[in-house]
Amino acid sequence: MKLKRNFYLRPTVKVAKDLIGKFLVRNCRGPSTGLRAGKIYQAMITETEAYHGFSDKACHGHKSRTKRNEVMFLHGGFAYVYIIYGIYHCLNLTTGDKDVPSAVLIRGLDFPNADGPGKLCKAFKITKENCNGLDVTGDTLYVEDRGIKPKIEATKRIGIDYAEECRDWLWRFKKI
DNA sequence: ACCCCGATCGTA
DNA sequence: ACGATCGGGGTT
Repeated sequence: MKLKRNFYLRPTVKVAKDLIGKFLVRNCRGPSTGLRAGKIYQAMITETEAYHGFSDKACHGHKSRTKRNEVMFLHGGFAYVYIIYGIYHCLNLTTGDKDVPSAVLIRGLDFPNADGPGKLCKAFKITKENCNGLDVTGDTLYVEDRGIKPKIEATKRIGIDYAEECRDWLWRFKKI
């Protein structure tokens, strides 16, 4: 069944862990344009990372609210999509309360060429233009629980060595 | 207007 | 291990 709002209105780290084993569904029939009508992509989420609040120096919203990161300040259950290195798009799902920047980065799917945050956005036709700010309790982009409970390992987050003490937090979750 | 850097990826 | 590549945030 589709995850409802209350799943996302919880602490970011819990949401990140609980998203492992769930299924990301991308329905191209939604309001987004330029995509073939009726095309549906779906795959199990295998890797995530949590980014939470003003004390997390790796969180995009920890210093200030900007045009890029404003979706992070919404309450849980919205897609935050941003462009990284000028080329790749990254998909996050917001969590918790409004006005606290927090989201879960989706880093991997059990799907061809979707073993990385940029690669999975390319595979599922997710861009900042067609998905940023989308309500993921809607019909275009959402997550389903299909009853699978994988073993999970927690490790340090990737690519945030600049984040001082926060670099050591075990906020990356991966299906074993 | 300019500078700097990045939640990545493909190649070597 | 390294470079491509450009959006965006901060500063001048």
